[in-house]
Amino acid sequence: MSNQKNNINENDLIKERRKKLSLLKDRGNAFPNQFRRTIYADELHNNYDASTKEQLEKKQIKASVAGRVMAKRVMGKASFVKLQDVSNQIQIRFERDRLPDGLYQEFKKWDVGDIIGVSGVLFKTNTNELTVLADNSQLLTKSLRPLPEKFHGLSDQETRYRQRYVDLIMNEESRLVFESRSKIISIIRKFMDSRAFLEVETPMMHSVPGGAVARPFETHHNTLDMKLYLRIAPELFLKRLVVGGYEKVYEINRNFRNEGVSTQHNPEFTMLELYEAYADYEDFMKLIEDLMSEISSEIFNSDTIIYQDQEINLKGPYRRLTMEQSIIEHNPDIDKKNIRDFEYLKNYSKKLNIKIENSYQAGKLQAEIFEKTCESKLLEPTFIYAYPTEVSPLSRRNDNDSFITDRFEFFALGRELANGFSELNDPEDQSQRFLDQVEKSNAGDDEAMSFDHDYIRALEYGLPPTAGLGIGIDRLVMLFTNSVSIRDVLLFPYMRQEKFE
RNA sequence: GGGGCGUUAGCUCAGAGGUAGAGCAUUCGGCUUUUAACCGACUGGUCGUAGGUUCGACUCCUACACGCCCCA
Repeated sequence: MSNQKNNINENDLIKERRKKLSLLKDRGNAFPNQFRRTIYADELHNNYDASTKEQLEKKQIKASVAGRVMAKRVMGKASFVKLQDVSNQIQIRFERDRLPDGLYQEFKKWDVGDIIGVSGVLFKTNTNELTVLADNSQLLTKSLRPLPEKFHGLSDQETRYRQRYVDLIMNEESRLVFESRSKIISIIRKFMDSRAFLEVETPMMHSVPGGAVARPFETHHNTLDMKLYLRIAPELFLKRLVVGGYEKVYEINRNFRNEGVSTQHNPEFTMLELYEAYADYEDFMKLIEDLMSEISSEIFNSDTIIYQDQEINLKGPYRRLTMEQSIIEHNPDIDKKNIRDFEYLKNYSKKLNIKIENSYQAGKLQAEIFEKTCESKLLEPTFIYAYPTEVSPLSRRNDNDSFITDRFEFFALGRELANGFSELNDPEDQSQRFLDQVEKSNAGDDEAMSFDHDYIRALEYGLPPTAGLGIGIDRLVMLFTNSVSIRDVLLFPYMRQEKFE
């Protein structure tokens, strides 16, 4: 957006409205808070849309409604107004001779965008639209800034993100997305609670960042004079709780990762993380299948959803492939026998223009090749499992093959939506993995994990065999709301600071 | 980080090396069943910012800011 548009200097439209507000203030309280509604627009439509003009005429049903003026059509001594409340819009009719003396003249000065309260009687217009015929009305909040144009509304992306309040006033689709988001989260809570998971909250500020491979945001505690990190994941704390005996826990909360911003990434994003003792990663693949169909049937009453013209069937079981199988499937020219050979993978990666760091070993190269050649092709819901140990520092090693772990990621639409694994509960193995991470860190990998001594101590008390899972809520909501950008499912997505002059 | 596109009135958008356009909104007038109400009159701009080229730049060039999309 231009600086000109950003400029909050007042234009004539605002000056005009400020003048009106000033007159209101001269006459008393310009922001009264005594008006009480009796009914919402939505209820009026549900209850009376089906009534005939004559029925309403006979019944003389009274209604008091409140909301924002979205349209104003003055026709001399009578007018129509579209009032919008949280539930819907309802039409109001003002007639000069029906209103208290002088009120109609007053009403004519009210603007689109103002918030008003209206009391009146229901009737149907000649075109059969349910309308409140006003007996009285009051301006409750004067709006100083003009709303976007009534027909095209607000379409500028930047303004929609920066001034979400205007977007929410103008765009019903936008309101519906955030209502769906709220509903999805509440379905998830219900789902978890019904399975006897305990919802917990763990620290957002960590002195040792951990639980994921990512760069953290740093902050500083003044009185303690110490460095703190915004959490990149709650994982290590949640597993401490499993050590403590809470065998099923979950948390829905924000994570912060100091990475790029894109249609798929926001610096802060919402994750569901859950842990269950005496379960393994296969149990959680099943849990995802159950959760996905639960959400889609609650919201769409169906197992299939449409995302950007693409039909997606969420009915499980989903396809399962090991990472190596997936690489082979999407790289027909790769030599299967050498799929764990470092030199071979290194050469193969070079052909794919993968940037190879010194710290990379065969497992990391596999993960890079997978990401580059497979991920975007996983459109149907798919589980990729058997992740290399090298890239899974918190996962339990596979019993028969120590190169890989009992870990999976869940993909749909070519995007990672969830990550789950059987947890590593051998404190000595975990300690060694932390040391490997520290080595990577020393070799220059700024995403590598730190050594978390207290976490090792917790494991030494004994973590029961446990499965863990993280689901990215924003991406999940994108899937169910047909949103292309993560910004469309975040009320206030990250934006560079706006300049005010 | 790299590339492409964009930024003109409050909003939605045209336009173009020779003094800036429309619709809606605003303001004023008319109109008692409208639906993007309608009819008439008026008003509104440092064309994102800063430099440069030019007799002349909103238009061409460069840099920067912000945004969108793609790639890493």
